[in-house]
Amino acid sequence: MAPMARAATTSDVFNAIAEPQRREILVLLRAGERPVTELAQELGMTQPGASKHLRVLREVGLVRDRKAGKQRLYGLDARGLRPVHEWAGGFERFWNESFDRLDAYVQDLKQARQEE
Amino acid sequence: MAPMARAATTSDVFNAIAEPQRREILVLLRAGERPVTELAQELGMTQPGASKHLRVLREVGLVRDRKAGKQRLYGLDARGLRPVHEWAGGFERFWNESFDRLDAYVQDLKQARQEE
DNA sequence: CCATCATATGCCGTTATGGGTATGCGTCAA
DNA sequence: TTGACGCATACCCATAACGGCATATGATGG
Repeated sequence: MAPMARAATTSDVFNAIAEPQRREILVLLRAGERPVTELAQELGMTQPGASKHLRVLREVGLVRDRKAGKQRLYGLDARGLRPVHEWAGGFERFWNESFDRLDAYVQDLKQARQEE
Repeated sequence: MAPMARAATTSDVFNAIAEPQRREILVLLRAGERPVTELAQELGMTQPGASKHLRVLREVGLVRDRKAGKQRLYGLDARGLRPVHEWAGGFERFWNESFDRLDAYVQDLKQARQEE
């Protein structure tokens, strides 16, 4: 059996946004389309670096590009973020509830200890 | 200059949930606390495999564990998912709008081409 | 066609990551 | 104490992922 390595997670939106700089790119693009160089400059990365991140974002469909003269403008296509939002939202009721219960559990422990 | 490699993304919630199996673990834990072996079994992975994923989840605070006799019960602490939900939610208005605009742009192009 | 700007790619080196197996460690029961 | 169980770790392998640099590719203006 060949040792299986990391599962290919690219082409998965969750993986695409796992990278901080890619998240920053998406945030910047909310303000409108931008050429690669401008993105690279604003985020303090090299042009090839920006292009690579943009490629990942494009492959998962979070970004679209179109030619504009010599430049290539990248724009946001946030539809792919909806599943992320919904997935996380599926835990909404646990944000408060489950932890109150944990606290309660801790309290129980303390009491039990005192009663020994 | 030492070539900088991948940025250390561990200890980051976004990275923790980038792994499909880890997301599955979180979903399972919504039904309540579970021992490691049970999780491993339900997800079809080895026990060490489950432990490793649980460790990552614990390190980013998405999961809590407590001893229960011989076992160790893992429970959900979904508070860390809130930032994810909110971050993705920050793009909510673009899910529809921005794409309508892209469509409009495409229409403009077609027209412009016909008018040439 | 030539020079130039704007991007994308290729390649290299380093590190992160995931899976597998073996094993250490703590706990409980007899 | 001994043996079995439950889980965490350590170690190894193979590969995916980032960053930097050099270079190919594309489009534009002369």
